[in-house]
Amino acid sequence: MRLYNTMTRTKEEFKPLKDKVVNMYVCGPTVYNYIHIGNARAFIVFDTVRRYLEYKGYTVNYVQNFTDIDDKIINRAKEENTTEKEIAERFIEEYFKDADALGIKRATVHPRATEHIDDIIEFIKILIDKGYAYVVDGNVYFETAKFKDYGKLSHKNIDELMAGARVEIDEKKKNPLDFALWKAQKPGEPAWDSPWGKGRPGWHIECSVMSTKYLGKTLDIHAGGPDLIFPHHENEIAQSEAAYDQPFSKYWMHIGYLNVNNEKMSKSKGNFFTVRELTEKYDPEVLRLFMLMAHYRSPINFSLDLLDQAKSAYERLSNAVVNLKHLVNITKDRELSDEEKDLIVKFDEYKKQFEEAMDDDFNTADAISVLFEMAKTANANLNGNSSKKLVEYILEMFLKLSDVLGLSYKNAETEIEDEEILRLIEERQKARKEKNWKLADEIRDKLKERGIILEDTPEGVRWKRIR
RNA sequence: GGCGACAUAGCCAAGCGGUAAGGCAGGGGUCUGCAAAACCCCGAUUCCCCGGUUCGAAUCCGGGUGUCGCCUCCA
Repeated sequence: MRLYNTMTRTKEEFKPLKDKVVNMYVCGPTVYNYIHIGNARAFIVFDTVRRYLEYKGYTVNYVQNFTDIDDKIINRAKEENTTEKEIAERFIEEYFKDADALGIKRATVHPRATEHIDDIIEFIKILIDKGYAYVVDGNVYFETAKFKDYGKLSHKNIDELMAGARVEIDEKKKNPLDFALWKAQKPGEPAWDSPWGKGRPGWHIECSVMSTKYLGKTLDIHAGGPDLIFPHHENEIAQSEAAYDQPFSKYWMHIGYLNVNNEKMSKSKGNFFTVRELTEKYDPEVLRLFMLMAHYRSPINFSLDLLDQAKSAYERLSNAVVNLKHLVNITKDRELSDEEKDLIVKFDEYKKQFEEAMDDDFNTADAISVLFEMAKTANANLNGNSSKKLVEYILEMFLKLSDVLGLSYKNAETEIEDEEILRLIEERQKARKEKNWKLADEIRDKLKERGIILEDTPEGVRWKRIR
């Protein structure tokens, strides 16, 4: 298995520190608003990485933080005349709603910055003791010039960074590149006690501290959005490696940018979408499929038109599942014919292709194309006379591989328990037998309004739910 | 100024030295009471342009052109 490492800018053979365990840290959201589709891409992609690692038999310790204290949260609390804690709690809850809908599995641990203040303080003490940090008026800064490898992840030259510096001007810093580990309290802001006075942690410090606490001093994979490479991840490396003198992470993974209507997504342009507003109109799995149909490191463009394309594609996959489930219900168990044995071989080959695609730096686009080929082959070769065993084999494989991508086709559920609906379907079948097309069509329309689509096939009526 | 990415059919998008995957949209057909789903057939003599390396290049090298990103809070 190979994956692209931002640090070395090459695809490397993946070998975790411990044989079958992967310690993985993903930078999570700052909880001051609903997550947007840029966030969603990162979380969907790394959730898929995790799922595939688990599929391959690794135990994945997956940690994703919540930044629950920060300027944006403070501002929002002010605007709404409430507390920072309330804002954070609320949007953590909303995060889980969106993440669950998108099929993003819960992390092993979801640590929050404000619950690790003591650990953060201890960590800063180490940095001060080792001479990497200095205190000015209750603020503590990391002295970037002291860390010789500063810039190694983002491949930036520290002198040029300074030369081009549009970096914020802060008289307290020795150097514009230095960054805050601890921020002294400003009037009206929440604060915690520390050896340097009341204040709150800087942004970068929480990830260094919490990743180490839950996963150890050297991670296998550290991942996040592309805009975190510099300065966030660069700063994390500086802090952690300065403190512990060992590599902070073996592999660094970053996704590509997501643009909206060919423009950079930004609030000033007002061109960003939240996950919430999209999932009100689209099946969340459509969004998930959309994100995975391109390679995770490529920049992608988002638009509603493109999402509609993904929706059609998704329906093809989900229809294949409906059709297979229907066949499972109506086929009989019997020995496989020679042709059917050949099909088993063919599907085993598909599975192999899927794995090869994923093994090559998580090429989900290629993996998905295999799913489409599986759907086509199944549709073309299976029918009511097929062996049930065969149909089940294919369905199970299709669902298992889809699950690696986080696609469960929840809405392709074919079970219907509602007595009334079952009765209407019966009634319509009877009407059709009597060639009472008017009544049959009425019932079909009526059920459609209730989200049930009926399809008449040579092997009887088939139904599915739609949103 | 520094660093980097990308340019493949109407749209989206894989492929990264061996002769163009897949999806969407479109056209034609089969099946069907109708509908839906599905299946079959049709599309780039060609991968931004120009050179070069090679038996062979979308894939490697050089040079253009064009888009975009990072260097500032941001996934």
